[in-house]
Amino acid sequence: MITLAEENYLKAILSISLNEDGKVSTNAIANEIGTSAASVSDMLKKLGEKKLIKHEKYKGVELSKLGQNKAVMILRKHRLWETFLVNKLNFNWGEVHDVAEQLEHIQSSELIDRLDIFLEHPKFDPHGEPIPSKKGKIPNTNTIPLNELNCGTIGLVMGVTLDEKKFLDYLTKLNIKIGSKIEIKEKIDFDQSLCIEIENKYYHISNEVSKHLLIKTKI
Amino acid sequence: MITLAEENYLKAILSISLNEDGKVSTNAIANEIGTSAASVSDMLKKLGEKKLIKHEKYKGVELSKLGQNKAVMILRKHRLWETFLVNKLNFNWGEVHDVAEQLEHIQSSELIDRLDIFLEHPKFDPHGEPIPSKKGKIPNTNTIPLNELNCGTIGLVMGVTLDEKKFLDYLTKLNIKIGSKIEIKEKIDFDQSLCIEIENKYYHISNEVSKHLLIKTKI
DNA sequence: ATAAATATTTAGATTTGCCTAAAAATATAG
DNA sequence: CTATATTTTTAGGCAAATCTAAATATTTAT
Repeated sequence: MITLAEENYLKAILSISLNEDGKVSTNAIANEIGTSAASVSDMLKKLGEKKLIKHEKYKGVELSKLGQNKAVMILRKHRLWETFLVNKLNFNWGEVHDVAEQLEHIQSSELIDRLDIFLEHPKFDPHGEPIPSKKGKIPNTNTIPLNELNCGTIGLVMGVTLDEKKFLDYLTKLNIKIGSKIEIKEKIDFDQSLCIEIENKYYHISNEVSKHLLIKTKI
Repeated sequence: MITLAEENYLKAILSISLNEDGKVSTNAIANEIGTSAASVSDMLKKLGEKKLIKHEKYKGVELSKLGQNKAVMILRKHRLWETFLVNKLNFNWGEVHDVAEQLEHIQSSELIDRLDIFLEHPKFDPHGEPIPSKKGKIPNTNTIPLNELNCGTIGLVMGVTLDEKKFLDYLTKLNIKIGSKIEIKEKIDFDQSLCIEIENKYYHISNEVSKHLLIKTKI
């Protein structure tokens, strides 16, 4: 049996892998989970013994096929539960993360299959993030973070890559939501901040914000 | 913060209290939870320090006001989740207990309030058991266990007091469900077993089964 | 009322997941 | 290329929740 702590480590490793290339470092995991490098080192030993990761001392870590599968299923559960909370229980998108972090650890594949059916097999969660299929396949999005686009580009907001209340509340304040049409009017060289237009209004947003907005351009 | 193990102890103490008068014994709890009396003794000390129970050494235990409230809220969550699983996800009544045992520990009062609204404030769960209100009040049922009724009595099955797959599957096989009309045709003195009539069919059921069927008579 | 049986608590160990401090390995800079 | 800085691992401890075995309290039966 896999413990709650182990699940959280697998999830953290997957999350880092999806954003960066190569092996995942002990420190990166410690940072993601909010614990010490020593604790991570301990846990990596256990995960290695359970064949959930491949770990060479001092060389970083990657998920095994088994571990990858477990981690993706946790992600699937997280995103399906978020969809349930927003679509059925009328939570708003900034409120659901913490509850979904608990719900994602409920052990029952029957439950998640039925939830998927009840929600009519959604492909994306309320933040526009792809929901892995039952088989573990993650739908492709063809989106680019806003900060990687050039001045003058027009596109649609397809998702956000940060599930944090403060961030989502800020987007709501700016009237940015999934499907919003966005145009880059100016890019400030000094700090990479952007002037953007949304529904005839102009906003100035930081690089930190633009990094977490996924855009689909009309190519 | 209250831990998962503590919640399970509170739930066990409440469950025993609801069936028996007086204080709850260490052994009864050990039996309910499936652990040793020594472990229970340890935990009772902790629960006492947290003011969740009143415990005099060797004299048994009862829930404090605080503990009672926590326990009833766990029961509320359990029964609301069972209702969700059966009514919305189409589980059958024998399949939901184990999953609900996990879901009942999710920490979010907002979540349970919204679930209650989504389910349209159900008063009884799929087994006919009353769902405690937000304020902790448990609806009254005015029902009597079938084994306490006399020969000749006619009544309706309003609930079951055992949430176990084997038991519920057996009831389903006998076509006994919430709302079934039942008549006691004969009571066997030797073992307290009963001959009953349901929808023109006759069955012979043990005392163990009849104990767990809650009946409303037409008085 | 006292001995035997039963119930409860205490004592000492174990496992999990975390911690701090120190040691060892690797990376970086002059 | 060596010295310093950084990263990672090891060592030793702690708290929660469990266990078995032993001690103590309570109940029951003669």
